Amino acid sequence: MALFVSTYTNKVDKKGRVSVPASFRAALSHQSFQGIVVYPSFTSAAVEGCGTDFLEELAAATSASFDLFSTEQDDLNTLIFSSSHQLSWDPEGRVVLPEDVMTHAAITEQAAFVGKGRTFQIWEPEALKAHTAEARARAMANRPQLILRRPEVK
Amino acid sequence: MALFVSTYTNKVDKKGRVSVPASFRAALSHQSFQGIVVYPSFTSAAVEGCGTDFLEELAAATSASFDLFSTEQDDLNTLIFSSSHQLSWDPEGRVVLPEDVMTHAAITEQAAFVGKGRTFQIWEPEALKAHTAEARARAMANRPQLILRRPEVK
DNA sequence: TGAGATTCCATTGACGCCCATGGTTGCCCA
DNA sequence: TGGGCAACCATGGGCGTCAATGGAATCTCA
Repeated sequence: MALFVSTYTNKVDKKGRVSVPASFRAALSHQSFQGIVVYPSFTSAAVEGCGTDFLEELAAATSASFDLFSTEQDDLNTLIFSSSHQLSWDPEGRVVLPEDVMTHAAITEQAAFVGKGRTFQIWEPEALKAHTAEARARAMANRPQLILRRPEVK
Repeated sequence: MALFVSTYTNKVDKKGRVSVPASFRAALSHQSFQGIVVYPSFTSAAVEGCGTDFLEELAAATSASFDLFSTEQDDLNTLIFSSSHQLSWDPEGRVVLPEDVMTHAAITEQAAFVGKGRTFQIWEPEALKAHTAEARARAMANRPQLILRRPEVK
C-alpha cells in the first residue's frame, strides 16, 4: 500500500512552484495521472491533498448508495469535487498551487507537506506548528482512552 | 511471528549512520519495504521504532470510513504519520536517523536499540540506563501486587 | 507582441551505493 | 578437543546519483 508518511517543508519560489516530496511522488507513481489533487480543508487553514485514485474511491463510495436525498456525506463529497484542483507536476516534480488554496492556507514562502497515510495536507509551516501542538495537547488529555489503540494484529 | 528482542548498542558514525541490529533486520525481512519506521515517542525521550506493516494497519483503521471530520483517535494517528520517518537501510544494514528524532532522544554518539516485542525503541544509552533503573524501582515497589497477580508460570 | 505559464538546463548539497577493514562467532575437520 | 577457516556483523570512508532549487529559454494565448 502506498502511504504518505512524514513531514517535508519545501520552498515556494517566485513563480509559485513547490517541489512535491519525492516519496510522495513515488507513492503516486502507479497512477495514470502524474500529479496530485488538492482542495481547501473544511476544518482548518490547510490544504488537503491526495491522489486521483482516492477521489475515485470517494466517487465510488458516494454513488454506492443510490441515495436520492443526499446525506451530509454526499454533500461533502460534492464540495470536495467542486473545489478540487488537479495539479500535474513538471519534469522536476514541482506543482503550482492555485491562488485560492494558497490564500486559504496562508502559504507564502514555504509549504509543509504532512503525510496522513492515504492522504496528506499542505500547511504554512508556522500554522502547522501551532496546530500540531494543539493536537498533541488534545491527545495527551485523552491519553487513557487513546494510547496507541492498535488495530488488531494478525 | 517476528519479534524484536534484547538490547543492542551501536555506534553513530560521522555521517549519522547506525547499524540496525541484524536480528531486527531479520524480523523485518518479509516486508516489501526494506527498512524501519521511526517516530519520536510521545511519552519519553526515546524513539519508537517498528516496521511498515504497523503503519499500514494504522492507515487501514483510519480510512476504514471516509470520515473527514477526524476523531481524537484519528488525530493521534495523524500525529504518528506526520512525525514518522521511513528509513530504508543501506546494503550494510545502516540507517540515518533524522535530525528531529536525534534531538528528541538526545542521541549523539551511540544508539541503543531496545526490543519490545512487536516494536522497539531507540535510546541514548545513558538515558536508557536511567529509565531502566526507574522502571526497576517502580516494579520493586509494586512487587507484592505483581507477584500476586502473576498468571501461572510455565 | 507581451505576459503568464511551461519546459529545459545548471548548481549544490544530501543521500545511497560500493568497497575495505577488523573483530567475533560458529563450523569443520584433523 | 583444539586449531584453523569461513561467514557474518559492525564500522569507516570515497564516490556517484538524485532531489530540491534557481534561473534561462521556449511556448501559448490574448
